[in-house]
Amino acid sequence: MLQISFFREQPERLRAGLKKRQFTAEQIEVLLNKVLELDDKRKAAQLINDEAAAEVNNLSREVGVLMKSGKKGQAEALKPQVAAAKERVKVASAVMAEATAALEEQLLPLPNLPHDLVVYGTSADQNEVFRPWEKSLPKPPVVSGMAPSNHWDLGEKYNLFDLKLGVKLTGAGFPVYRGKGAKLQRALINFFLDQAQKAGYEEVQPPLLVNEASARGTGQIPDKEGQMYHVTKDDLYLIPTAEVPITNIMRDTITKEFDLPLRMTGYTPCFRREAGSYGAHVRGLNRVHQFDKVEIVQFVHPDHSYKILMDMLDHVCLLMKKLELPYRILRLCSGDMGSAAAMTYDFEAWSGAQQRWLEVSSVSNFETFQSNRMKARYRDSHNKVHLLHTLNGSALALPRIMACLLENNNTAEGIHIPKALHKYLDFTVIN
RNA sequence: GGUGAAAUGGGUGAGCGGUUUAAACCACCAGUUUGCUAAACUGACGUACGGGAAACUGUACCGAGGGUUCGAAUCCCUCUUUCACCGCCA
Repeated sequence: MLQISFFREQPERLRAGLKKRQFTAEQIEVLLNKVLELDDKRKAAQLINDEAAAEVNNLSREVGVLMKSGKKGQAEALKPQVAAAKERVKVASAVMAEATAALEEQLLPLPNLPHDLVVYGTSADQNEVFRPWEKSLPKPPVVSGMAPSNHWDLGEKYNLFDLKLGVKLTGAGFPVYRGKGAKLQRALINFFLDQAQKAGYEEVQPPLLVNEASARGTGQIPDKEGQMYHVTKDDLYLIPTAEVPITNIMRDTITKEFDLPLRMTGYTPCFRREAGSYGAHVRGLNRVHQFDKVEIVQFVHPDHSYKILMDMLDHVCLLMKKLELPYRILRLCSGDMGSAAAMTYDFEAWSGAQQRWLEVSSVSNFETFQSNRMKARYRDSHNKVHLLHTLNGSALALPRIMACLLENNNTAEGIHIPKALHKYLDFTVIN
């Protein structure tokens, strides 16, 4: 959620940011006026409320003193005054609550303001290539006498995962990994967690279901509510990413500046309804309802968040290099970026058989958007409390990594496993 | 799931209708003293939203939400959570 202080103190920044988010100039002015008006209304009501409440307190104290000294008549005489003041409190506090609610209604749906470096855009086509892949890309594997092998063919051939079986057990988009496929998944998870630990992240195992407050804290509600599986009987949500429970660890807490940055990593399955997405690009493991991911999360001082964003990028680069996958990095344009983010870099790995880039990681700086919702704060050396910045990134999401590994390393003798994973497996080739 | 007890500031913990303006201790922070460390002493020490140039100050918050009362941390109701015991269970 955007801070109200932005509206008062940085209207130009707000205008520029919302413009990038496809707001018209008129919409922005209406919004700005509305927010300031509601904020003024709230403040005016609070002034009346506080004053009247102070009177109630003072008179009540007086009544107490009079009662004690036996002047019951005088005490009784004060009561109508108290009642009148209470009535004023009632009216003012109702106005206050109304204005506060209306203000939240205005602010809650607003997206974060994109960073200055984020270019304007309305679709994924306008994302910038931040770092291209400069070497040659793997061609579709041509194994003599065989058609080019997509990962879904390879998965079936080597019994690595079974989509049809998943349909029987659950439904479309719930793959069953088997044999070497299951082992490869486990190896990747361990590899990612070990790398994150080496980079200074504390490993956590969060719950896979979260309450509404947590979903709201990171911005899934109200923005992406339809994206989550909702367990209505207990009013809980299956997490779409470990970002949700891990980031909410810091909800309603005040950290010491000295302890920043906090780095946490966690492996979890992720559940996404992916409502309305069907078609050629979602075949195989390209898009599924349940997948595994290792997430990295940082809570940082606002002055360092963009430097740390680059550190997180470097971390993901290292993973891609160790997995020997061709990749490129995009900086998302304002239209493709999630509404909570101020800046997002996507990593795409090259799929040799599909001959296209697949998104395998998304690394974002949310600045104070999430921390403002969550009240995640730090105390500086002068004992002042400030919102901290939150960042997170996939490091990495497994299914598309698996797809690229299978497709790119497929040869006549089988699929070669990159060296980095050897110590996690009891095989080096899938054949 | 059943029964009982509890929930107070960063922590421990007193208060159970009106000088509580939430005691005290610990921790943290600043200062003094001191070869160093430690200790001792002094002071400051919650959050949110207002007012004020500032010093300062108002209101709200004692798990959450209602209620009683001139006045609620304190009494009543509902809910949540935690602990203990029982039941069930990987």
